[in-house]
Amino acid sequence: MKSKDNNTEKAILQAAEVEFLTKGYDGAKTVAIAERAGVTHAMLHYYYRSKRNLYEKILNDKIEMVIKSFVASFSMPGLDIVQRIKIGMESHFDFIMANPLLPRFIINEVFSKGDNLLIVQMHDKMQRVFEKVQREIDAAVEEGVIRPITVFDLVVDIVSLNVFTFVALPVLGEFATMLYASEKAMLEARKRENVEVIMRRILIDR
Amino acid sequence: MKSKDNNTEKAILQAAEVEFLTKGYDGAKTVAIAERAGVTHAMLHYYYRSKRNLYEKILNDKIEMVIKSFVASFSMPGLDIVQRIKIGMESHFDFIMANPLLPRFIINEVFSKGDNLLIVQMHDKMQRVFEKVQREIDAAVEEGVIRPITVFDLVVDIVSLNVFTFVALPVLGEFATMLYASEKAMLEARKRENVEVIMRRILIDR
DNA sequence: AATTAAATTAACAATCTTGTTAGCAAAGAT
DNA sequence: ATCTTTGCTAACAAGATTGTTAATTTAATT
Repeated sequence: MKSKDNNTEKAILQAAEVEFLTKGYDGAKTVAIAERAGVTHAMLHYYYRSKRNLYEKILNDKIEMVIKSFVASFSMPGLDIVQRIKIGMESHFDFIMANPLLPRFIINEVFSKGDNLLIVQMHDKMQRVFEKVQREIDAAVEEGVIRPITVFDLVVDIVSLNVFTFVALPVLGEFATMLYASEKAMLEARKRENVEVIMRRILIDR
Repeated sequence: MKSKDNNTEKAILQAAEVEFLTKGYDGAKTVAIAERAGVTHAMLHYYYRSKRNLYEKILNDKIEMVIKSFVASFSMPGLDIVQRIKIGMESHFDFIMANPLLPRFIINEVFSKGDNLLIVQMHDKMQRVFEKVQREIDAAVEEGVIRPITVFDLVVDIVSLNVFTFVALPVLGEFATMLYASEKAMLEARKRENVEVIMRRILIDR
């Protein structure tokens, strides 16, 4: 085979990522992807058969990335549950900040359809983790450290706060210029606020 | 003119609404809209010139609807700031529950592009309201009723929590069947949780 | 160097999509 | 009753979009 390794194949994948993430499935065009990759659009079919197929490669990639990162964020060992949540939220926020196009992409292509297959798969994977965390929470509640909450509510609260900031970023960015020194400053403030909100939700009044 | 009043015109608008809200601009097809309305797609151009034009009519409608409803939700007269926020959050949540397709639509078509024109317009409109609410908050803080917070943070917190529930509904719905009696039960629980989160964020520890 | 296999391109094909237009039908105006 | 306006349809047109294929180039194999 060519010494040119698998350059084109990767180039197409990367170009497709940008195209799909920014424009969504319907908005993305195969010729635009090929153009961005610097090849004819025939190559796209040569390597990936179809637009749908290429899209699903990227979608699966991103879903795995999101789940892995989320779990990893909240898995700092040697910390108590409260600190893990706090560090985890910051880490989760930072991950989205580093991948600001992900939320909209995932929302549109996973959250929109009742993609039962995927969700059930996800649920099965998470069930054990969720149950373990729930037991930790319940134990901490017993000790009088935190107030009662279900993992479900806690996760939805956290993801709501962290994700929405970036979903709404194009709008919030405008406000940022009026209220903050920079967009980055606004985001740092939002990160703090999100953690504060969750901490006050779970911590016992002192 | 025909006694047939302006039936077709409205039918197209309604069909377009369903189509655009469920599929987004790129996913929506003019022939599909016409079909849904029970007319030829030529009628769509007869009444609305172009797909883009029709789309923008609906987009403007929805944006106005969202803003008006949001302001109205938090404008119950004769209530103190804390109660207004509480009732407002519930009312806001109920509005989205009655229009569950709105969040994704608005997110994709407003929040995605730096639609400066619209945002600046919106900001100018809201500035007075925001300033007034901020003064109320500051006064309540002085009185020791609530903890300091900016209107910006408060609004983002509230919208994050309420909107995300519906953005993620297709996924949360799956979990709902495992954790709750019904999707409706889950949503009622989420509404309570969202209010609880914000209340604990703003209220002074008792 | 000759042969084989893989990568790439240009051209084509089929379908979809938006938009237009000419003509017909129905209603109102004169 | 005739004329005019409006609503509407069918057919068409232009271009976009996805996908295929035959031919060419490039690299690897012998």
